[in-house]
Amino acid sequence: MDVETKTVRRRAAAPSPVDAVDRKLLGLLAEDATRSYAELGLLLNLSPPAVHERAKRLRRDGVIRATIAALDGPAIGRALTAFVHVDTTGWGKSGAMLALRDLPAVEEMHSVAGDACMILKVRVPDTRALEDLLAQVYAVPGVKGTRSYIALNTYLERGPRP
Amino acid sequence: MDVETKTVRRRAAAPSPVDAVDRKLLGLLAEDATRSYAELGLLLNLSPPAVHERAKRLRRDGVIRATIAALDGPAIGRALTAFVHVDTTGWGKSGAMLALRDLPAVEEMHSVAGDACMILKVRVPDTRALEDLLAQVYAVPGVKGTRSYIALNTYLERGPRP
DNA sequence: AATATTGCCGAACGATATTCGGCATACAGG
DNA sequence: CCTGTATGCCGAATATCGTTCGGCAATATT
Repeated sequence: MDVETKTVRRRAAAPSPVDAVDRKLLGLLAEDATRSYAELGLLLNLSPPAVHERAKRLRRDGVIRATIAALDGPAIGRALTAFVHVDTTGWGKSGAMLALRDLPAVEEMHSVAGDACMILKVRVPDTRALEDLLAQVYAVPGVKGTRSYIALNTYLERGPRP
Repeated sequence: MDVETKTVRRRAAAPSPVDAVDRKLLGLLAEDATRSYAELGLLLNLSPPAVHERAKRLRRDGVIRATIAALDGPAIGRALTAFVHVDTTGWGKSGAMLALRDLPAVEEMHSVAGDACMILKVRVPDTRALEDLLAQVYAVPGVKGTRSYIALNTYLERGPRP
């Protein structure tokens, strides 16, 4: 019974460790997730089903969070990227603050250690729209100030690589 | 001749405008790029080949920059996300600065208007690794200071949505 | 030493991607 | 207003890929 319980627990809860082949696969998929398992197999010296099995496990274990289309900001009417540092009285993480996540212009929200409380990464059509967004940030109770850093140019923008 | 030249130029160079159906498609793909054209067709009231044609055009025109696997930072050994503001003497955009893009820990690099010159978004295993990375930033000629904002928690992290 | 587990592969099957011809609609030019 | 061109859509067909499965080998566990 103990053994069985242990086995059940181990099988259900413990994700497999990520090995070197996994890392290479993850690197390839982080770069381009449209590659076929045949192509990936050639690059990893594995057969397509073997790659498929690994990818399946990496998705199941949450190492691959999602497969998404990365869009071009300007092409979809969001040419202005900015980082907004939000200072709040007290802790800052409130329902109203978290509700800002529902705004399409807000792409990232991090609580930080430092001389700000929250950092938002936002993407809007223009400075007018940034101002409108800031108005919504100021409407959150407890917000006492913001500092905006408008990206003039972007030299790199990608997600994590292993 | 004029007409022909105009036609050739229009066909080759002008990306099609992005219409409302395109925007909906982009939203679906930005959220989950593994959906089949059959599924997308149901959601958009189009046939699979019609969706396929639109997606192909959006990729060709660069509206969809790439299709990528979004990885979980902690799962690949990068549990610490930070934003590093880099102050430089003079303009800041130099070969050495841009070379920081080659570091796997550096995910974003933006030149900004404000009281910093460059903002880097970085992801590293731990504070020790952040320190090592900062050492490499300081090694860039012209860098006179940095301010790091360590993300304590991340409440939202995604790319652009139309 | 025996058994169980894990990972890989070839083959097969199911599902999807992609192409193509035809049709309808909209727009531009005469 | 008429004609021609361009564009987008669809059904059907074809090509390609994803996924499953049984078998095998290596490793780990008992």
